[in-house]
Amino acid sequence: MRTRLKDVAERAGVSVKTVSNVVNDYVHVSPELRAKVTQALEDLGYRPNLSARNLRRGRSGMIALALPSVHGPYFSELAHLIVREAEQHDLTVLIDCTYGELTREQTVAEGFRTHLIDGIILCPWQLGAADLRKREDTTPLVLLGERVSYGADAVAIDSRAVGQAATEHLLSIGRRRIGVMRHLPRNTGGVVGKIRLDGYKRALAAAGLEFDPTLVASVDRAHGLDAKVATDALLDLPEQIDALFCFNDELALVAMRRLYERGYRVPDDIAVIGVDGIAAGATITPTLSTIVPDKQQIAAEAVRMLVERIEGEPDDGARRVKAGFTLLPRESTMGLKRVRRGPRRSTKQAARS
Amino acid sequence: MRTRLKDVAERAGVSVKTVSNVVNDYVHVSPELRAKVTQALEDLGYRPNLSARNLRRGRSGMIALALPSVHGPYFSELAHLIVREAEQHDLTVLIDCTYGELTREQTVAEGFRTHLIDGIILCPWQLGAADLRKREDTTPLVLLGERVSYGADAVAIDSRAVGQAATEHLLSIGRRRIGVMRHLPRNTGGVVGKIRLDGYKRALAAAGLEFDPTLVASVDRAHGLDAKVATDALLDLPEQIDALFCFNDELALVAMRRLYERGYRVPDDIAVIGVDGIAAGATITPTLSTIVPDKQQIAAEAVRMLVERIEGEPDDGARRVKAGFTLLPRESTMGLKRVRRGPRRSTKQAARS
DNA sequence: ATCTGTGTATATAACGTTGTACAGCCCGCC
DNA sequence: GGCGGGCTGTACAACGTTATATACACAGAT
Repeated sequence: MRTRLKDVAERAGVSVKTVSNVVNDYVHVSPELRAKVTQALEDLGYRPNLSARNLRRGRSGMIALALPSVHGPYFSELAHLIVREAEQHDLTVLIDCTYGELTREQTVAEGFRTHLIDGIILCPWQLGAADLRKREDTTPLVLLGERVSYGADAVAIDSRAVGQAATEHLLSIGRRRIGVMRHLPRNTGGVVGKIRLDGYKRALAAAGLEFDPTLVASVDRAHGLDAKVATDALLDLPEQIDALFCFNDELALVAMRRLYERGYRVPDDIAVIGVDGIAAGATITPTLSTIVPDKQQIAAEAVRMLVERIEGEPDDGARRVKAGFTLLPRESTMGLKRVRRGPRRSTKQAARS
Repeated sequence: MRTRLKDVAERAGVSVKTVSNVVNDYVHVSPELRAKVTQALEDLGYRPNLSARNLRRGRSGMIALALPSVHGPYFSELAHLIVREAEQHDLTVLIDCTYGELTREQTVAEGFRTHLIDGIILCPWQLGAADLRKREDTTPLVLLGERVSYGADAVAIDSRAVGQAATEHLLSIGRRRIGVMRHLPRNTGGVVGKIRLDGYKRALAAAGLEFDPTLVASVDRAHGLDAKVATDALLDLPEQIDALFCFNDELALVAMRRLYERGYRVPDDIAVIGVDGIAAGATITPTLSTIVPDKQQIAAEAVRMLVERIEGEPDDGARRVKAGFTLLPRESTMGLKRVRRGPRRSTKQAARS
C-alpha cells in the first residue's frame, strides 16, 4: 500500500540501508547513487514511517504539555510560546487539557502515551508532592507553577513579589482599602493564592496598614457568576473599598463589568488591577492595569530544562527557576484618557493618537 | 532499562504473547495465569511502548488539528471541543498552529508526522483547491471553513446567512448606514469574507438600500493597530455611520475601544455587532452583540467525518456539512442596562440582578 | 477407539526503520 | 609490492509489539 524503504530500494537497485542513508543525509553516498535513490524516492512519493523510526531510535521528538485549560487567554498564549520554543529544539508538542482535575494530572505525570513522548511539561493545580514521590514513570518532567517542594524541576514567577507589586501600585495612587479577589479552585491547596496574598499583606504592613480578612473574597471558578457574586460581597461591606486586586485578569474583567452595573466608576471610585496581561485587557474600557508574567521566559526555561533532562542531565535533584514579571499601569488604575466627547469628527487628533 | 513484555514474561514464567494477551484483555487466558501475569506486570511497572504498538497495528490513535492560531479565543474554544469529541473516539489530538501561512498549511496537508497520525483536521486560510489536487499524502483529511470546491470533506457555517443575519439585526433596530470591518489576511483569497459581505449586500437589497463600497474597511491582522486605523477610516467618512458590523469579535472589541476614545457612544451613536461569540464579549461594557457559530456541531461533524474516513469509508467524493449559528443580541446593539448610577450601595438590588 | 472441536498457551514471523559489522575498493605510504 | 586506512556499499540484527500458525490437552460426539 504505502511505499517503504524496501520498495524504493528495489526500484533504485540498491540496498535498503543505502536508501535510509540518503533519506538521513548520511555523508558517504556516491553522487550517482544518491541521484538515483532521490529519483526513486520522488517517483514513489516515499514518506518515512515515524512509528518505526521512533521505535528504532528510542525517541519520538514529541513532548506533552498539560495545562488546566487551553481555553482561556493566559494558558493559550503560554502554550503558543512553548510550542514555538520547542520547535527550535525540533520537538513537537502534544497539548493536553487537565481541567485542573487530579486524576487527569496524575495520568499525565504517570506518562500517558508511554514511550511516545520524550518529556512532559505540566502545570498542576491539585497534584501534590506525595503524588510525585509515588511517581513510577521515568519520563522527564518539568512543572509550571509554584507549589512548594517537589521532586521535579519547576519554573514559576515569584507570586509573593507579584502580590506585593500590585498592592504597592494601588497604595501609590492613594488607595487604602484594597479588596482582594482570589481564584481558589475547589479541592485545591491554593498555594499560589496564599503566597500572593502574603505579598499583599507584606505591602500593607510596609505602608503601616492593618490586614483585614473581610476584604478577601474567594472565587471557585475563574469566570462567570462566581466572580460576580464575589464582587457584590466586597461592595456590600460596611466600609466602602477604594481598590480591587484581582488575582487574574479574567476575574478583573467580570468584576469591572459588575462595578459598572452597580454604578461604580473605575478607577475614580474603585481602582482595579489584575494579573496575567491577557490581550482583552488592552482593548476594553477602561483598559486594565495588570501584572504581566514574562511568559516568554517561562516557556524558554521550561523547554530548556526539559531538553536537558531528555539529553540525560544527571539527576542532581529538582531545580527551580524564577521567571520575571512587569507591572503594566493602565486606565483602570491611572484614570481614563478621552480624546474627545461627543460624536464630532476630528481626523487629525485621531490619526495622531 | 525500561521493562518490556519480555521481562514480564520471564518473571511470570510464561510466553511473551500471553503477557500481551493479558495486557490487551484477550479472553482465553486462564485465571491463574492471568493473576500471575498481572502481578508481574505490577511488580515491574510495565508500560507499553506505543511506538512499537503503533508500528505493529498500523494505527496510532492520534489525529492532527491544524488551526491558523490557537492563541485567540475562537480557535482555542473550537480546539477544546474537538479534543473532547475526539476523546470519545479514543483519539488523541495533536494541535498544530499554521499562523495562516501557506507553507505550513501545505506541510500539514502533506502529512507532517507521517504514519504517526491517522487523520487531519485542517482550517485553511491560504491553501487552495490546486494544492489539494496536487496532494500526494493519503492521510484522511477534513477541512474547516468555506473555501469553495475542494477535493476533501469539509464542515463550515453558512457565511452568507451569517452576513445577512447580522445586517438584518442592525436594520431591525433602525440603522441604515452600516459600516463593515472585515478581516482580510494578506495573500488570502478572503473567500469567507466575500461570502459574508455578499450576505450583507443581500440584506441591504432586501431592505431597499444601496450598497456603498466606501463603508467596507479591510483589516490585515485580526487584532491591534490595524483595526484601530480601520475604525478611524470609517468614522472619518463624510456621512456618519450609525452601525458597525465586524466580521469577528476581536475586531469588534478593538473597534468599540476606538469608538470610546473618539467619544462615540455604543449603541446610541453607533451600534456594533461581531461574530464568534468569544467569552470576553459577555463581560465588557457594553456587552457585545454577536453571532455564535455552533462550535459543538462543527467539532462533532468534523471528527465524525474524519473517523469515517479512517475506518475506511469508500471515497465517494468530497462531502460538505453546514453547521448552524445563533444571533445573540446584547447591549452593543440593544442598549445598556444600568442598575443604578453613582457609587451608592444597594445590596438587595444587586443580589437580585 | 477415533474424530472433531474448543480452550489455552507457545514459537515464530512480521511491522519499517536504523545501528553494527563487515566486505570490497582504491588510494597513498612505507 | 604489501599494507593500513578511508570511502562505499551491503547483510543482518535489532527495537517492542501483535497476528498467525501451531501444539497440546481434554471435552463430547461419532
